[in-house]
Amino acid sequence: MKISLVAGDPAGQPCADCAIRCLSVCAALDKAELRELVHLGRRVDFLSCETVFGQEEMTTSVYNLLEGVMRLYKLLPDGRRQIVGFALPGAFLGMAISARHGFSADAIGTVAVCRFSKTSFARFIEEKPHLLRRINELTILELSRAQDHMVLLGRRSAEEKVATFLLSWRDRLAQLRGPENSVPLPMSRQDIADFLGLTIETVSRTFTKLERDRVIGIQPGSVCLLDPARAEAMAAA
Amino acid sequence: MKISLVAGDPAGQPCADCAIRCLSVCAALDKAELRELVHLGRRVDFLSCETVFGQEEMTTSVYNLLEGVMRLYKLLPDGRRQIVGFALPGAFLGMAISARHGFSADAIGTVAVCRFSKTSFARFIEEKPHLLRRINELTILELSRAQDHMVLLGRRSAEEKVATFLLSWRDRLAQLRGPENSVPLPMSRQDIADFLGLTIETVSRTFTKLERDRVIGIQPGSVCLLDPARAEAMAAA
DNA sequence: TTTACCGGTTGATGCAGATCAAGGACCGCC
DNA sequence: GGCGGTCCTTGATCTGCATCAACCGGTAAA
Repeated sequence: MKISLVAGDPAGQPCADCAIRCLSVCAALDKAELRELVHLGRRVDFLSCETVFGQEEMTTSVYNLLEGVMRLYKLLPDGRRQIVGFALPGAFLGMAISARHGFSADAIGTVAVCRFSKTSFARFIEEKPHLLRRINELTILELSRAQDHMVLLGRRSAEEKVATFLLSWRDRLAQLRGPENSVPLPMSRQDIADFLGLTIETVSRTFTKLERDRVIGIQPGSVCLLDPARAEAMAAA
Repeated sequence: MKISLVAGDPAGQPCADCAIRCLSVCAALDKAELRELVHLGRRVDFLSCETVFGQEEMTTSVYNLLEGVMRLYKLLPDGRRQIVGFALPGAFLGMAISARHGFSADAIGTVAVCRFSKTSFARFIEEKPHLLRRINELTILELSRAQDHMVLLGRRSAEEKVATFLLSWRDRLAQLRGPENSVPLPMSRQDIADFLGLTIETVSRTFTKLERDRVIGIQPGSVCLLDPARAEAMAAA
């Protein structure tokens, strides 16, 4: 169930054997730069549901997600919540132009991050165009995911939302751990609802309907894609 | 009605007197770099509703929006449309990691852009960390707008959507031309609907309701914010 | 073992916004 | 001046999802 890879500890071993390096911003760095970066970052662990940083908090650090899954969300004053994304190992979080975070981030299951002070990280990247490009690449990827998600939120039905979510979540996990028809879902139904702009009841009903239609099999903590083709069809049109 | 500023023509006058330079990526450049960039870019004009680039087209160029407004949208196979954003002068468009554009962009009213070949622009920015940082800044700004919009699409009522839209559109225009209670709306009701994840009828009804409630005044091509405070209240909670 | 709790499912009902349908205002054009 | 077209508004009806409420199964505390 745990979504992680063996990641190096920057406080101890240098990042050389960090399993997520090739996914993260660090992929852009050579050995000398990695040695330099090790001293700036520090591994920090979080328990399930602990918050790594909160909306409106000052942005004093940036984070490299090493292990686990995080939910990134915004709250409206009256408590309504929209999850703007789920972060997987390799994600680079906390970059913001404003002095405050635009959203909250907390752990789904246990999480390990590499934390850097924002100022020292800013100094480190200052004259490293390859690293800047890498960061920019990750930001653009995130933006394009956000745009896809806007289409989902604005223009898709509940069934389409759920099918699209399961497929794209599966694909993201596949990039980390290889293809697999069983899709672990570490987040709660409420999380899925708040991500898809639905209520928990509608998500639950839609899952049940997909199971009745033999598109998925529901297991505790995961679903099995029994008929990926049909799921794709639902997601597409 | 026209949303523009007097912008320099990179093919003729150098960018020195380009009115949108301070808003665009070019703000990061010094005189020598601007002189170099002039030769890479070329001013291109578009008529209303012409498309600047289309979803799934190869990304051969990047664009700096000089004058006018563009709608950026994604289409589903069955024709449903989601507008992912409106671009104003200073916007930098066309950056993508993938080889193809993730969305279409077309002109709302006449538009002028500065077009650069992607490869020559990539070569130009290669070793210019200040420019890379500027581009990254604009991307992060765009991402944060996208996240705000996800909250709107997923968790707000029709009335909240419309009020939020009017206020944030007013604020974006204010950054270009100074504060103003009259809010030009160059885009159609259908555009607004496709941006807010509503139907044109609902948008129309909501406008009418806001007018009945003395929150806005409807004029052809614009609205007047009669009671900004009440609009803020609707948008907030 | 009982009880309480939490996350998830299921059912009954209500409503915001979609859909369907009909005008009205304004435009350029013949 | 009449005509067709586009954009917008308004009204009547429908429906997908929200809301309200009950219940189920697993787990942990009493």
